[in-house]
Amino acid sequence: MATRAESAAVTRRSLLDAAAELLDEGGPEAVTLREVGARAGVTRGAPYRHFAGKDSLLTAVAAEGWERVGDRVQALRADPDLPASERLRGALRALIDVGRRQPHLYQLLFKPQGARGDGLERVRLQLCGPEGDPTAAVRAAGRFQDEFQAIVAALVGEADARHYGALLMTSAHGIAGMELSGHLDGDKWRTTADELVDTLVRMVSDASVTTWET
Amino acid sequence: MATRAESAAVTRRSLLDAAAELLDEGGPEAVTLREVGARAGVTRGAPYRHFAGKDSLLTAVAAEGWERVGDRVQALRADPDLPASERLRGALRALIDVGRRQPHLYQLLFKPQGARGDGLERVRLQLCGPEGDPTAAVRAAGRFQDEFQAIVAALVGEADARHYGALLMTSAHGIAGMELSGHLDGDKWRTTADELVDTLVRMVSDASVTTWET
DNA sequence: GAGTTTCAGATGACGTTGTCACCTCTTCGA
DNA sequence: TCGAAGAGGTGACAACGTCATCTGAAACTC
Repeated sequence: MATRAESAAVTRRSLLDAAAELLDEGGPEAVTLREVGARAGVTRGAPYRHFAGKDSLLTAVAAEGWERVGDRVQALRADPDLPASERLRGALRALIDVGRRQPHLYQLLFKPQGARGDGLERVRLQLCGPEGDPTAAVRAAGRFQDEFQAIVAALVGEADARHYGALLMTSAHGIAGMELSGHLDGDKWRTTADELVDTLVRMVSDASVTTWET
Repeated sequence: MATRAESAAVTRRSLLDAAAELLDEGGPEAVTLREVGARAGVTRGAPYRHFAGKDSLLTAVAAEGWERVGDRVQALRADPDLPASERLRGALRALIDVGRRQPHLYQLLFKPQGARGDGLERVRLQLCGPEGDPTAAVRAAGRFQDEFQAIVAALVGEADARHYGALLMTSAHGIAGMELSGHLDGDKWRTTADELVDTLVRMVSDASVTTWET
């Protein structure tokens, strides 16, 4: 029937699916190795055959999350029917949509895991393996950033793609995060994420034109 | 010497300080009620006399964090020697500085605590009391937002203060968050948070002038 | 000023969790 | 056919949040 490597791969996939499911349902606190194992049809110790521990499992979930967002942005960039501004709008919304649809996953994507910094020392990503080489999560996030930057470059040119790309990406992240945390609710701001995205696209288009030679 | 109410107030303060200290040192995971109690000179059960539980304690820490940021922005707004654009720059940097100096506290400030949403239902703040009235954390965050909005209004006018204020606040949050999570590192973007803040201030100033009548 | 109430804090206990050591049993390679 | 390898199961342990209960001193009442 199934070779050992195959069934192990199936189990690993089930574990990842169960973890992602539990994450969506109840956040990181709800992702219990025991419950993950139960949903995957194994016991509590089995996940340790596939992941170093809970953090490692969640990091793998984050990697797949980044891959999905990267795929979506790549599809936007490669769509020949879309004008450049629409591609950018779509890329910004892609990020915000994850925050809306999978808020817990979204927070995981931007969580500096295993913070080492004390005081002034910066908090560093621990998404790297023992030897320091980037893992799947870092690579997947990097691919998203490359696709995003390419979309921005098509709109504002290569020269400004880095700076304005960073501005757009961080802004989208901020919109998603504050919408998620509820700080955009109420009568205080009276604006929506979509309106903010539109303003961003317009402002960057204008600014990149007027400051093209500065 | 000390009346009972006084010593209780001292204990409460010690608990908050210990929790904030542990949060800065090792993140929310490191904030153990046992260790909090130990640092405050009491035992593990004592915090329950002052807070409903760990979440409640961390919410109180978040409230004080918001108060400090609010104080800083208020001081900027009230400073008569600062031009309007510098006040805005300072307000944006105030948020980013918290992310740099106290990354764990920063994440706590924007954490939608006690997520209830399942699936499409939005994740809601559980920073409200049993009756649903906003707690100190919500009020402190609201005051920060009011001060921030006032600073923006002085630069772009009352009419645009809401929309551009939300844009600036969310963007600053995104810059802080992505700097914190390490996604701005490396050769990919080659820009700094300060440069992004400058661009934001310039773009919003320009946009608010050119679109004043639209 | 004696008796009662109140409440901050201490203590013991319980269930849950992440993690490890150890065991079993199937599958793969020679 | 036999040994190695590795996926998975099981027992155990420490740490954690939380609660019920107890204690002792301050605060209040008469």
